[in-house]
Amino acid sequence: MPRILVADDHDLVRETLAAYLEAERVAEVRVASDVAEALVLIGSDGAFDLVLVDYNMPGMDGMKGFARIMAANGGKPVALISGSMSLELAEQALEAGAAGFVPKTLGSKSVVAAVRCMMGGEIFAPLSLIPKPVTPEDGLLSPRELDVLRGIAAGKSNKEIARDHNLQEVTVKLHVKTMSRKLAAKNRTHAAMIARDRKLV
Amino acid sequence: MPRILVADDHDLVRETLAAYLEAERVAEVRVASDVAEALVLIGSDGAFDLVLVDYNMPGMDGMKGFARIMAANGGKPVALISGSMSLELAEQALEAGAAGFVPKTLGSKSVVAAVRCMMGGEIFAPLSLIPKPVTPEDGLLSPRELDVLRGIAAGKSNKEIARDHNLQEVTVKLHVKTMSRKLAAKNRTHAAMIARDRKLV
DNA sequence: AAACACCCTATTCCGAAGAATAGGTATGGC
DNA sequence: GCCATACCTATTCTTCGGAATAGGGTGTTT
Repeated sequence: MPRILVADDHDLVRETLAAYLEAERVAEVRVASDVAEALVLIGSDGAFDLVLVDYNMPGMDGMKGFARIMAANGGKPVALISGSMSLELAEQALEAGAAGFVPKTLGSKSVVAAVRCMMGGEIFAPLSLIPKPVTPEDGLLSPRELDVLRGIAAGKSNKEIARDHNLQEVTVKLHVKTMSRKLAAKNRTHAAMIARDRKLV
Repeated sequence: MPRILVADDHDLVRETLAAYLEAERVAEVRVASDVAEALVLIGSDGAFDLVLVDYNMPGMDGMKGFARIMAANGGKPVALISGSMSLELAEQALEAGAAGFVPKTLGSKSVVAAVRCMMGGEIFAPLSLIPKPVTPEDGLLSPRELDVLRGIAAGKSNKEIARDHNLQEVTVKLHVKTMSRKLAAKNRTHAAMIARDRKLV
């Protein structure tokens, strides 16, 4: 029987989740209500097969506490739980090497699936977090402006861009200016960064 | 009982996977051996709760065929299967809106977990694909050069960067030049893009 | 036909970026 | 003390980027 540690300072969440996971015979569950307690348990009981860590919990200090728990649990999976369904937070967690991101809005059956998933050594993230894979803006930039933007993002000079598309350098400059205005960029470099953020390169 | 479509041109893989999923009572399984056949099945039987699509299959044409299947299956999850464990391919698939990426190297129990995961509406990707979350280079750029680089990435001018760090503009220029050389960038914009690629901003 | 959006060119101008060279200051290691 | 590294400054010069203004050319929409 695998072993899970649930670390959350909300008694209700913690206990009901633990009870549910044990009732479903998913795993043996231990609990902690803050980062320090979790670290002690890991120290005494050894690495868990999965650790669920709440983001809003004493000792977390952003992702710092999470990183500490990750380190303490050896290579075994540690996932982040959060009350809010924030894409930012999820990315941050996965960036930090989390085994997954579990919003509390998830149904109990989904949570079980998620836990099974992660104990199997896979990463888990709710699909509903990725609702906008494509560029929301389309038609903002004209085709030529996009050409120029791509050139800029590739680090090319106006002259090079002009050559590549059979244009005059002045024309490129025109597109750079109007396009930068549309993106609210201060200059070409800024425009390139914005473009990358919005994935329209 | 949920319905799954397995599309793979390898008879062995297709049949054993289908048999296994049915034996485990995970879902009812139908099979196809190319993109056209898969599309016909989706058309006649309606959208499946999950479609598993092999990357190396007649009619795929890179991700084109995958996109077609995604469109045909309504909003329901479609995942990519591949013989190789390529990070690139996985990213490409998830970028395209896939529900997951399943390498064939995965054990049968893991595949079942993955399928359950994805039918629950979650994304699935093997953890082993993300082995290098941190920046491999450290110490390449001096602290000052990093300051300057961050300023550039924020779209600031040399003058602004100089003001922000109590430097002379010439000094900033120096750092820009040496730093660009280290990154093999043609100019500041290029440097900013490279910096973002390597996540050292 | 008039209006509109996108595209291309021209000219001028100034400020910013980039390159080259030269030298001054700390620091830490041997 | 010597060396290496990073840091900062100075001067000069060329090129590039960016702003302003003034055109002319498409095609589509109304």
